[in-house]
Amino acid sequence: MKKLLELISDEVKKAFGEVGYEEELGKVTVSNRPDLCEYQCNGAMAGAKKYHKAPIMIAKEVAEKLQESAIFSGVEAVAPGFLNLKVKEAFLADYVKEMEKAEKFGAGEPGRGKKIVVDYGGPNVAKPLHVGHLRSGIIGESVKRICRYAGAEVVGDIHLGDWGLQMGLIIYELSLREPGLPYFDENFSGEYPEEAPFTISELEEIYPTASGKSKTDEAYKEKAMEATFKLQNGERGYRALWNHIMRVSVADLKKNYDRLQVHFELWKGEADVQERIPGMVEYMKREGYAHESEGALVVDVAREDDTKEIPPCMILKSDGAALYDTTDLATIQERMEEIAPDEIIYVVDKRQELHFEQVFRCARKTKLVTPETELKFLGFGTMNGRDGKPFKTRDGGVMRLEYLLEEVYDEMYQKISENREMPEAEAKNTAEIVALSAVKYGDLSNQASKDYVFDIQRFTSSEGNTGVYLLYTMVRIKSILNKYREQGGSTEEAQIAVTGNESAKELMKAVAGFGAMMETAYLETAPHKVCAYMYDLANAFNHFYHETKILTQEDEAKKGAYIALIALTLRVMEECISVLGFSAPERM
RNA sequence: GUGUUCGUAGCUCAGCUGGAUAGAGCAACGGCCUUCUAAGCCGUGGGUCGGGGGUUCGAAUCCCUUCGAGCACGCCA
Repeated sequence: MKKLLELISDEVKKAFGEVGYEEELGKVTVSNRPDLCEYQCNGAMAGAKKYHKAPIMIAKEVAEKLQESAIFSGVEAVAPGFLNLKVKEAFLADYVKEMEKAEKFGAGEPGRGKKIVVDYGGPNVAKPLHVGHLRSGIIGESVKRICRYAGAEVVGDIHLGDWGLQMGLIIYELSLREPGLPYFDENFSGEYPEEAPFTISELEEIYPTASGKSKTDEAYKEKAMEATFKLQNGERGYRALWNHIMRVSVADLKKNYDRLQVHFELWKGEADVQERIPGMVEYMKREGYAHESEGALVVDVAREDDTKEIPPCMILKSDGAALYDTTDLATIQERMEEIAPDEIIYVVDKRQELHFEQVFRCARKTKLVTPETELKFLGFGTMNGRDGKPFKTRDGGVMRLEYLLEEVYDEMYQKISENREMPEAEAKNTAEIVALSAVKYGDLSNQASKDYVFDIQRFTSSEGNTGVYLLYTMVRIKSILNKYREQGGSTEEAQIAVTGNESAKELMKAVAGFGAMMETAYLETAPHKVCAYMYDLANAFNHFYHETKILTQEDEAKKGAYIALIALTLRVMEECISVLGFSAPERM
């Protein structure tokens, strides 16, 4: 199904062609002067130079031609050469009616046939999720869903930080606390216990303690590094402990991500690719990509035309150990072998941009990826507090994600309790749903790449551009539809039609913009476009709602038209929030 | 130091592949509930788009320069 703007553009392009100009000039956009017109075309001005003609003359010729058009109710040429367009309500109604029946509301599938890996989340094992992990999860999940909606085959990979010194620290600290455990007995040859010798909360305490000690105590750090080395070289007891740490930690992570409605298809981590690193390094040496520099093994990735100095990609440290460049490259290699994606999108803190630039260049240079494979870095900005500085707890510490969510939840629960009587269980459930929308929408409505201010008061308010406002709007529609059904109406039979209602027409225009918006959101990997669209749509609905009595409408055809229109509005909004990664309650 | 991102209303943000009078929301002020959820709607005031130059018929948008802020810059991830 064609997008509304395509249909309108086609009509105008045809007119440009018929009066002797290049058709491409007829591209139409949504008006930026809604007081003057609904849609506009600036092609006459763009073509003025080429045809050595005053833009207004061109615009007038085209406008003249368009007078006979079936889709416009008004076409006007305005100085210096704007073409101001108004569409007929019947044209809009037909379009919306078709949209209602179309697959994905006519959004199309620009990603059809593509295979995409979205790398997001990236939490470290044995450490609680904190606010720093929020954005990657939220944005990544939405990007994944947007790509999927566009018809692509998408897998999300959490890419755990599950290797390296942090694991050695935990193991060594544990060996001090409980030296009697069989994992530390080199002569032990039996089966290790099924149960982990720690709980998640113990684990979360052990790591920071160990990390703190290692910073002040050299000998301690040495021991931890030794433990890391042993683990990485397959020491049986350490491997068994590592497995325990992983199980306990992943179970906890799943719980927390579930609450966020963030789900991963793959729970891969750094550890998964360790085995392939020696082979990959060998390959890079053999093919002459890697060379030694200052004792380390590196691959040069700088280019002649660089405006800045790009340091080489470091494959091995001077002590022979791998580092994160190496692991990320090995991960790319693994993905190419196992999934063969057309595109890999990294949803990562933007401070890592240089690192990924190096990795991407290196992957291309060493032919780890095919030339067609797209490697995309989607860097996001910092989440700041109201003071504009990185978000901290009151005492200046790192805020745990679950505490933050709890705070938002409490705020929402209180609001619900003040506003509406509902059973305790429903109130709790609703608060959970609405709180999630507040957090996610607050994040996603900003451009991912920018820093943003996380303000609980603002996000949980139903006033303004918030998730709460959107859900409230949806709940309102649901309520009307329910009443309509109670009164014996059938939402299935209701038909969209011309009503002559100006605000209904505005709502139709908003609804009709869905397809074009989804395409843009996919092509630009931009969840915030979905948010902006939804906000406009909700405004259009609320305006219509206040102008129009729906259920008391006496003209049955009109009433049906209104019902069908708001039912479609709701469905479109549901599609939007699903792509953003949250849901709506039945009432609030 | 080099590079990079950014600077739009008191605050939080859109708009940036050049187009008309730069848009929202919050905050301030004023209206609207005997009628479908007022967690809503309508209205008023508020801006030299950091400064300066340039390109263009036309610049918040492109180029240069300057000021200010953030961030990153081979053996941490």
